[in-house]
Amino acid sequence: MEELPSWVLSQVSAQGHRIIVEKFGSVGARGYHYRLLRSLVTDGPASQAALGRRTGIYLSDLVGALNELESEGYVRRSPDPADRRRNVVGLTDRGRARAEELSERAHAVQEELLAPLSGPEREQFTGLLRRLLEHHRSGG
Amino acid sequence: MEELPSWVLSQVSAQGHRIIVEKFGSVGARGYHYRLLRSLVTDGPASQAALGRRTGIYLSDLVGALNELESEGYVRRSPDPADRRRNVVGLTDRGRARAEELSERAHAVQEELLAPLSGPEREQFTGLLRRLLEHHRSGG
DNA sequence: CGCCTAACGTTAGACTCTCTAACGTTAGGA
DNA sequence: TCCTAACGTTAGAGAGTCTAACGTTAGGCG
Repeated sequence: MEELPSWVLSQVSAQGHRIIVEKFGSVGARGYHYRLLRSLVTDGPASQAALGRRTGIYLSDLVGALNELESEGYVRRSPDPADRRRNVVGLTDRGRARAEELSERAHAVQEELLAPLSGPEREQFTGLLRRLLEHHRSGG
Repeated sequence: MEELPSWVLSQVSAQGHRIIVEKFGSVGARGYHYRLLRSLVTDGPASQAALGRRTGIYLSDLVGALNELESEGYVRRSPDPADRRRNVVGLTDRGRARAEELSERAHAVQEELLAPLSGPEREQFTGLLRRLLEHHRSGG
């Protein structure tokens, strides 16, 4: 039987989490903020429910994260005139700048995390990661 | 700028975490338990501090996890006669069986998580993971 | 020998992320 | 019209990581 890498993954992911918390926390942000701003930048405004589907963040957690982002002026909630249940969430100018800032932080996280791997190895690794994500996002 | 896989890793690791919680939780265990039992099986009895170093679990969290394992008879704490500060933590027979049981669960986790990858790809992936873990464990 | 520092086990608390359950409101189909 | 589903929200749980503090014990150094 092969060695069991599940706990290895969990440890590596813990390292990743640690670095994310560290790098993002130093500018008063956390992972959810980055995932949300990034989604808004690349895929445009959306209702909270749609945002949740895009980012994989639960609606219940989205509320708090958006409150934080909105209270700092990075994001704006406006009622959808076509559907009064919906809030349309959009980026402000500050939000766009913030996304850029967090993007740099994310890059630093990546650098630190993948430091021991060579360029081609990183390609391999992230490629495999993406396949795994793809699979588990659709198939559950 | 390259795509940022850090959040991809964090999402994949989240999936891993989810599966671990699910598979282990169904038999009343959690990740810490497996990591501890596994370390005791492969590297033998140890003081709590040494166990913490081996598993990467903080001493403060070790206390609770060992309480849980001890209350179910999987593990035994005995005072070290050579150093009265230390507890020597050892496996019971039940503990050894439990380790076996959780090992099977861990294998199931691995199967589910790495399902979309072929055999050689898994080798690549786990190899890279191990390198990352190695690096971040020593270098911090 | 006495002191001081370090290690040990423990308790308490914080934070991030994930996940479930419930609620009132609104849209839209039967 | 009624019923179901979607939407946003609140509350709470659990797992994992991490820091700070405390009393106890070992061991080195003066």
